[in-house]
Amino acid sequence: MEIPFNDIKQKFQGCGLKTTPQRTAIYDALLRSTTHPTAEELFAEVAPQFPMMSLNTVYYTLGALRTSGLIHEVNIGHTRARFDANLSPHHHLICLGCQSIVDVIDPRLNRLTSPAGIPKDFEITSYQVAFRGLCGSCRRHTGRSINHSSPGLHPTTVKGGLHGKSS
Amino acid sequence: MEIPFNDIKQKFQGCGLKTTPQRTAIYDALLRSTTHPTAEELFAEVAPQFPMMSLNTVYYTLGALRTSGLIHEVNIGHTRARFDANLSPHHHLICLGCQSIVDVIDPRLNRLTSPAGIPKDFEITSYQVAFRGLCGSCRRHTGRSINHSSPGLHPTTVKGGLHGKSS
DNA sequence: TTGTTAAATAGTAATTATTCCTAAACAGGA
DNA sequence: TCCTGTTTAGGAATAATTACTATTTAACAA
Ligand SMILES: [Mn+2]
Ligand SMILES: [Mn+2]
Ligand SMILES: [Zn+2]
Ligand SMILES: [Zn+2]
Repeated sequence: MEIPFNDIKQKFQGCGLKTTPQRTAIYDALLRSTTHPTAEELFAEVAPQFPMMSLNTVYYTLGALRTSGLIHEVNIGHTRARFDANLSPHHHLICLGCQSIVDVIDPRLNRLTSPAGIPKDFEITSYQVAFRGLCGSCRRHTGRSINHSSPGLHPTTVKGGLHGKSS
Repeated sequence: MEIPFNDIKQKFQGCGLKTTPQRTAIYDALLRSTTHPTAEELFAEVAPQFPMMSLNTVYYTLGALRTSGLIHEVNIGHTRARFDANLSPHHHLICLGCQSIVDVIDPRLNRLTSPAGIPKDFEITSYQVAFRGLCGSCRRHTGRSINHSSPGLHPTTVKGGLHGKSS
C-alpha cells in the first residue's frame, strides 16, 4: 500500500468528510489506479474486502469525493462515468477500440489559453485535450480502420509537432 | 431553409443511406442547429412535421448518420449524448452552469499534435479540446463559484495566449 | 409502371447506469 | 459514553438508450 492512511484521513478531514473504511478503500483504490475506472470497476475492486458493500455506496462515495474536489469525472462517450483521482493538470489518450484511457502529461499542453472568437463574458476555468485513436493492440487486432461510430471523434488528422516554446 | 435538399440527398446516397423524409428532416435540423442537441431535442424539433414519428427513429437515424461519418457525437458529462453535424475540425466551450456547448474555431488549436510520452504504437486519429467554465448569464445568476461536482473538470487555470505561430 | 427487396420506421419491451428513498449503523465531537 | 448528523445498504425508481418485431417504403430492376 503506497498511499499512507493518514494522508487519506487528512484529506477527508480537510473536506469535512468522515473517514469510513469503505470510503477509504474506494478512494485508495482510485488513487492507485491508472485506468480511470467506472463505479462498477471500483466496486469490484473493493467488494472482496467488504462483502456487505452496496454499489450504491460507491456511487454515493464518488459523488461526495467529486463534490469535495478530491476526484474528477472523466467522460469518454456518454455510456458511463469514469473517475480519476489524479488532480494534477493532465490530458487523456483514448483508444476507440478498447475504450482505454491513459494519462497524457505534456507541459506544453497546459499552456493553451482562451481561444479566439468566444463570448467575452465566458469565463474559462479549465480545459482538457482528448486525443483519440487506436492503441497498438487494437490496431493489430481490428485493423487500423477508424471507427466512425465512436462518439466525439472529429476528423482532425494529427501530425507534426506541438507549437509553442517546448518547455 | 438554407440547406438544399439535393445536397442532403447526395450525401445520403454517397453513404448508401436511403433518403427518407424523417431522416432528411432530422439531418437538416442538426445541420441548422448550433446547440449540439440531444436526440430528444431533435425529436421535439422534427416531431411537429411527423406526428407519427418515434423517438426510436431519431436514435436509429442518428446512429446511422454517425456510423456513416456524417455526424459526430459530442459528450459533456455522461448523462446524454449530444450531436454535431459540423464536421470541420473545431473544439468546444462548455458552460458548467447551463450545459451549453458552443463551437470554438481557432486554427491555432488544430495544430496540436502527438504529445510526449505516449505509447509509440498508439495511432492518434483526432483530438479535441474541451474548454469549461461559466457563460456570462450563468456567472451573473449563480455567482462565479466553480462547480466542482461537474464532470470532467480539471483544475487548470487558463490564462495568457496560445502558443505557436498564430496562423 | 410494377414488383421485389432490403432498409427504415414505429411501437413496445428490455436493458443499463444512475439516482432516490429509507432504516440501520456509525464516526466524530461534546 | 452519548448524541447527532453522516454514511451505509438494500430496494425501488428513473432516465437514456437499445433490442425486438411487424409494417411500411425507397431504390432498383424488369
Ligand atoms: Mn487522468
Ligand atoms: Mn461543434
Ligand atoms: Zn485499444
Ligand atoms: Zn451557462
